[in-house]
Amino acid sequence: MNAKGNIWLENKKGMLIGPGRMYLLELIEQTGSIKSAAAALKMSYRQAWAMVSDMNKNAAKPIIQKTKGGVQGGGTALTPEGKQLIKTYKKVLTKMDSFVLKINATLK
Amino acid sequence: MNAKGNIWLENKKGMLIGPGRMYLLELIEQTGSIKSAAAALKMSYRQAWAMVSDMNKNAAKPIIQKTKGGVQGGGTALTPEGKQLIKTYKKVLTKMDSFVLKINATLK
DNA sequence: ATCCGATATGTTTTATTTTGAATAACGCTT
DNA sequence: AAGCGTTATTCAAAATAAAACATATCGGAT
Repeated sequence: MNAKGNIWLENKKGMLIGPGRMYLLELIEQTGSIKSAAAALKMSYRQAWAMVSDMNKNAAKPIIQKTKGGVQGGGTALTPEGKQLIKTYKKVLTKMDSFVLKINATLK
Repeated sequence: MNAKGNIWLENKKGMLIGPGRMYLLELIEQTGSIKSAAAALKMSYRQAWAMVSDMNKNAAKPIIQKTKGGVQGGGTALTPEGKQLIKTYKKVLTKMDSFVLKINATLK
């Protein structure tokens, strides 16, 4: 018998980030677009776009800056707040992992 | 911004208990039947029955003892293993709660 | 043997989510 | 003005999940 857990960040407006959104943000940062990040995660563009849109709607300051048109058609990049959010959340995830390990030690 | 979390117990066969199943087990213990527990939780009997059935299927030893027929038509009761499982899980939940509180303190 | 009330399960219907296709909007480049 | 590639949004279709309904089963009591 072992424990598994999940943890995420919210504010009054709604959910900010969880494991799935973190993966998506990281890929957006790497690839520069929602489209290619979605493809890399094998999820639909629509779903990825909805996630990003929801995060931006909920966050006090935008997490992601999206640009439309232009030479490459547009793209998206993380704002400083977005990068900070990932950083913060990763720390939380790390602590969560060791917490779950600790719990499992007691369940032996 | 604040953290929220979830935690549950599994084994190789599958999930054993999480928040929802705990509520259900507690009500089964109080009421003596899946039917009335389901009614109290406003969930369908079918769903409650499936939960209990899955728990029993996954657990090494049965969590719940169900009896069919008889003077009251039957009923269900927690086995000692079931009572122990609730106890164990509640401790885990308590620790989880204080862990999330600690995380939130760092997010201030 | 029949009734009762709960467990047990199948079938059907309804509701909700997810997906896919299609299209518009945008702005830089040529 | 036309082309490009991405963001942005709508709409119908498909897939999943949930609910509702209907029976069957069981065993003690009468």
